[in-house]
Amino acid sequence: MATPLSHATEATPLDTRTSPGTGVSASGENPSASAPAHGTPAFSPLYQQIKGLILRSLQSGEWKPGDVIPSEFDLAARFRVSQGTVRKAIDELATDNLLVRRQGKGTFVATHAEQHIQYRFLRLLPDTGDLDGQGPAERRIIECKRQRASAEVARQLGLRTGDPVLQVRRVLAFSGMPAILEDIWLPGTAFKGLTQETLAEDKGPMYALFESQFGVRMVRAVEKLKAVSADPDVASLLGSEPGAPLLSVERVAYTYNDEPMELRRGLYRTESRHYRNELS
Amino acid sequence: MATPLSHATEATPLDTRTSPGTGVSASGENPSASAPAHGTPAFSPLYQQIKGLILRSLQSGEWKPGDVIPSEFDLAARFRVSQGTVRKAIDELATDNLLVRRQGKGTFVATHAEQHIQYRFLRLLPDTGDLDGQGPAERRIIECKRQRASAEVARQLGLRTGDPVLQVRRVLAFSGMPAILEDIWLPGTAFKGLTQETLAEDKGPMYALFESQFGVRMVRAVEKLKAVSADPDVASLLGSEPGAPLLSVERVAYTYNDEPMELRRGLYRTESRHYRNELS
DNA sequence: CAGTGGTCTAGACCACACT
DNA sequence: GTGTGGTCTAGACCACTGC
Repeated sequence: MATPLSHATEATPLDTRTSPGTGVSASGENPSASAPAHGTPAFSPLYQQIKGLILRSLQSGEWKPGDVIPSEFDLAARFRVSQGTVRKAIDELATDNLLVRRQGKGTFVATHAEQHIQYRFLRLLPDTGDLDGQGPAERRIIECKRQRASAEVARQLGLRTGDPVLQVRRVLAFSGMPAILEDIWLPGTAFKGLTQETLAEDKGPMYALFESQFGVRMVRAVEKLKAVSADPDVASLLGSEPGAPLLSVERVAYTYNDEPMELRRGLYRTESRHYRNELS
Repeated sequence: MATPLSHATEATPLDTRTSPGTGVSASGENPSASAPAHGTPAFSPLYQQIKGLILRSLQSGEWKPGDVIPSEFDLAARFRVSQGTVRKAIDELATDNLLVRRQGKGTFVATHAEQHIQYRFLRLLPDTGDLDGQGPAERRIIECKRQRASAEVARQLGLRTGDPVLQVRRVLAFSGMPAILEDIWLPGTAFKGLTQETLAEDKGPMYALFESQFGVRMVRAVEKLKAVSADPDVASLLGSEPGAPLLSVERVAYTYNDEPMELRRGLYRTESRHYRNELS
């Protein structure tokens, strides 16, 4: 499957100047002629450098969500390090939820498509412990239009004011009861071609669609929660009383390399549901 | 400091029946006469068993919050395994925030007393990125009384209805502006002797007080968030309008062994602050 | 300097999945 | 059986801390 040692440009770019241990510096005289690529300040442990190289392959699309990546042994040969070092790199990527190990089968690129029981980023649960005792959410797309980024949206997405963005508004319901109103802003260039029809026809998580149709994988997200009052139009969309308390969830989602790729503002009805969070 | 091999009862309680590798089964004929202690179903990797033994020492108070634990080498000798195996056990305990490694100094029992910049479980931040640009919170204890557990409180704390509990109500303020109203329920037996005076005089995090005065270390917590409306008495305590939206945060905090030791219900004003959460 | 955790290697064997 | 990740060991050297 993999062809170790054939990746000449990747076989020797490792910075050994600060790598402890005997193995690498003894395994070959790397003339260190290779440039340090881009933003990497180098001077990091070997396994961190390996982690960076694997990350680069993930970003470049060499391995796509759901794919198996080469075995630890193959990667060790390719990068000219020991299997244990590759293992430590993969360990960290696995705890970051970028890779998934499966004993006896291999290591896979994580995906939102079949991520355990899907909807990894949705934390709204019924107060009764009934896990998804209501079936999947029903989606209704209210609008989907291209527009120019406001100063605020541009700031959060790392764009410039006026850059093209796509705005989506939708309502999620459980058992016919509206529960979430979401406004979503996406960079226009990366999501060129996304239409209301595409969204409406799609089943499954929106982040899975982003992966398969636009090659954008959301890796992590930061949310800011507040309690707000429903204004009249929001109330009518959610079927609640004007002035009713709603949980506001403002999320910025990032793809590889901490690049923001989505701004989302959700308003959650929490009369019979709650946002669950675990602290440690 | 440590006296390896002197802990006869701990030197050979490891279940080697399913331990892979050559080292352990070759290092001594453990007659497996030792009983499996208590709830441990055994049949786990060696490092998991080591993790359990370390955990037991943490629970028993052999090593207290802030203490250094024996070096990896000493622990390896004590448990009759290799240093690498101890290392993997400590790795997991460190990612669980039970232990903290410090290069060149040792491995320490985590504590809420000087946990980075304190208040590890408080997620309410000012909307302006000014990290604690307002100084520490001002605390005002409103009441502190012993009572009997309601059915609901008993259920959440793993007690029986009517068992003695301690209830505390307090207000936290920033720059003189009330921001949080908290009701806290604690098991009466574990916190015998906790008085309003103790709480009022104490500076620093409440969880640090729990550690030093009652030997109770909170390890993790689960929170349920909702948006609610301020009722009149809450509003007056928080200085907000009746009916104003508040963020309700219901927390159950656990000590070692997933034993619930605190139920806390906070009401947060979120006009100029937000609850921050990171998803991955 | 000695002692600690941190990194790296090499080789062994186990547990699991597929064929 | 073959190949994968998972565990375990042993020994080396590096980086940091404090005596």
